[in-house]
Amino acid sequence: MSPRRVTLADVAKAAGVSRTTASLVLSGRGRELRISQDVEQRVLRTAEELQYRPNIVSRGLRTGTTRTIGFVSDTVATSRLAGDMIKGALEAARDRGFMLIIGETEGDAELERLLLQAMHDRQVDGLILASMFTRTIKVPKAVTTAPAVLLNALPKQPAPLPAILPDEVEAGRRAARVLLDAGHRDGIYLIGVGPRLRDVPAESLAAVERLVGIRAALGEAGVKVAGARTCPDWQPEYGLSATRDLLRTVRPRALICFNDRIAMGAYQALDDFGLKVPADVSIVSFDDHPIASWMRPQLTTVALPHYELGRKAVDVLFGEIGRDRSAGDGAGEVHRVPMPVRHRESVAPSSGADAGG
Amino acid sequence: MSPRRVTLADVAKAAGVSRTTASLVLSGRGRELRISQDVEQRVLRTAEELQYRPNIVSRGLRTGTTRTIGFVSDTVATSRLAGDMIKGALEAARDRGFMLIIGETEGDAELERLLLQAMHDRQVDGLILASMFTRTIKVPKAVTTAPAVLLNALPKQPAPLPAILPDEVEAGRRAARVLLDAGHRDGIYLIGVGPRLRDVPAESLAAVERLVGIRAALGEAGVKVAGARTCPDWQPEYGLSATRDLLRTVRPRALICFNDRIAMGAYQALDDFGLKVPADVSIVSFDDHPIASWMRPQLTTVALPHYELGRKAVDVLFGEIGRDRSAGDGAGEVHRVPMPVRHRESVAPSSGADAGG
DNA sequence: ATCGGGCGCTAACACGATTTAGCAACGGAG
DNA sequence: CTCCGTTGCTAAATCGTGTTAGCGCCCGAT
Repeated sequence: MSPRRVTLADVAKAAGVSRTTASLVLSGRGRELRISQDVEQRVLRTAEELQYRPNIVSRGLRTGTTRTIGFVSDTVATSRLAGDMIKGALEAARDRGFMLIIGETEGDAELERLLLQAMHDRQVDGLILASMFTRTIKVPKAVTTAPAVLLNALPKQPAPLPAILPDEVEAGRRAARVLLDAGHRDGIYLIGVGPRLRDVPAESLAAVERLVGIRAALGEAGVKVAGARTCPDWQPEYGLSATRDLLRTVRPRALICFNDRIAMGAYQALDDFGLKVPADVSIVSFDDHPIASWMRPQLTTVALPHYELGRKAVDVLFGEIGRDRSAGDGAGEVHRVPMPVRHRESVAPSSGADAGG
Repeated sequence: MSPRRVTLADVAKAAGVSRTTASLVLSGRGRELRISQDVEQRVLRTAEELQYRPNIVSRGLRTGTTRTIGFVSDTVATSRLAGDMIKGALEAARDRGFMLIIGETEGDAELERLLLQAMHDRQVDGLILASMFTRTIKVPKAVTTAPAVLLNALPKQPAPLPAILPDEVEAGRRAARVLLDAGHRDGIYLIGVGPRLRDVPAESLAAVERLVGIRAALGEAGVKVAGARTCPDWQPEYGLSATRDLLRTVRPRALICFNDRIAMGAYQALDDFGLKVPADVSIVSFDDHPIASWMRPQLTTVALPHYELGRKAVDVLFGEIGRDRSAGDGAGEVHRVPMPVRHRESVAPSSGADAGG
């Protein structure tokens, strides 16, 4: 049925040279090893005519490199995060002629072991260990077999692995600054965590870092958080109940919601109380989930740079592949990717005192 | 640094047999080829002790099979669809010891060519060509090199490729039946397409099939669609404007929205007009997008079975890999995956006449 | 005439598995 | 004693590429 693949031997034969010569020419080492212009041209032309493509499997056997990297995540299905992150990784890899083998562990250590084994069996040139929400993970022993980076995660025990993470602290500062720039100084409440640094979900790095950034930026402006409501889980229903709870006692001027799903619940609660966004209450949030631009008014939010995270992971991984890892310098480096603000419609200038200083 | 991989030769040497014998035993052909119990046990035990794992790259060179399948989609980032589809494919593949190499074309034919080439270079055992929204696609010539299936797509020109699609016609029937079962017979409007069969977006298979199903089920119950509003794109903003437009002239009792994003817009429009879901207007929709369960009231919708689609694609692909493709029987078969109804809160019994027959 | 050396290319091995062909030993039949 | 068939294993080829070592030729120098 399908015609047999054309191989290096075919090209060599057709060009009237040895396999060695053909190989040298096609790997670009012809000049270096004194192959004549004449022969070089003939081989190149023949390869072109026959549409020769080197067999990567064979090359992999010989050289040990398969031009393939493994992307292992806890789950690829939850949230849209995975998609953009994979897309970024995919494109960065493609730029270098690499492909991605993907797998998901669902948080199961045994599954993870099998998966890493399967990737090792296929001789991947590097590994990306990704988490779908920012957190610390236990690095499996098996990853020492190939260069590896952590994506959206930090190692639980200190490990010589680079990590790529969104810059959540700066994101917190930016969210706060959006409100400050609009003149808000009073009645700023948090929905999701806080107000104290210990009032955050245990596993979530993002929560504590965002909070740190928010408090820093507000503090520098001499502004204090008026109050906060925590959410057991960052889902719309809890954003709704937390905001309702808040509205029973106070009238906030601005809310910083710790993610967009919470903000969605907050919108519903405000609507219940007859309050308008942003006229009565300004809202700024985090993540830039797709719903953020579907909500009315459209939500101003600090975006998780999923695509850039994926790209960066691949870039760092290639640095790692090239590096002599026994040297160990700069091994556990943490790379922070900036989170951009998406200015939309949910923030209005403070109607109160424009009292600047 | 990392200790060299243990190879078949190592096992053979340690067990005091030839590589051939070790290979035969480990591939389970020992009995068949008269290897003694004694030797067989020794080899198995040695392999176990040394933690031998066959190198798939090497095996791939010899046998031509890499236990890897290629998943090519137009895009993996848009919508959550990709995630669950890939997840389903991933798990079905893993059940058979296969891994997925993924790539995306972004609708670019040249990119697609390069991608298929790259997968061919890596000797994938099969290909899944996936589309992120149901449509007809031009099947690239290159796919004839390996067994392939279409996922969420039909071939534009007749091609001997199996296709896996959601059962949209039946989904349309189910959506209609949800309303009929609740007693609705009058004031049923469509948002997104229709009312005529030609009032649908050109590229979208789902639109026309859903409409066919809706009309069939309603027709069988002797019910007619009261009216419809089309949307240029199935996004919340168009759902909003279409529904507003509708509400300016009539008071519907029920809406069938052609997807959840449109339904989100419809919710907003109904809210603007002071109408309550489901007390005043029942709504049923399609897709089961994550937002469907975040909306208030939660949206009743007919779900796209992404996970099952992914699984099914892999199952069919393995059938294809096993089959003698030169036979050509059952080549272009179309597999339909049922779309389940997610009963939630947006449909209420018709407050009008309970007049059944 | 002989030797050394640069030039241009190739023979041969290696990678790690699978698979074909066949070898050595043994026992029984003639 | 010879021949043949069976048993139990192994040598060697193979897949397609990369890489090392080296071969033959020609030219110039001695």
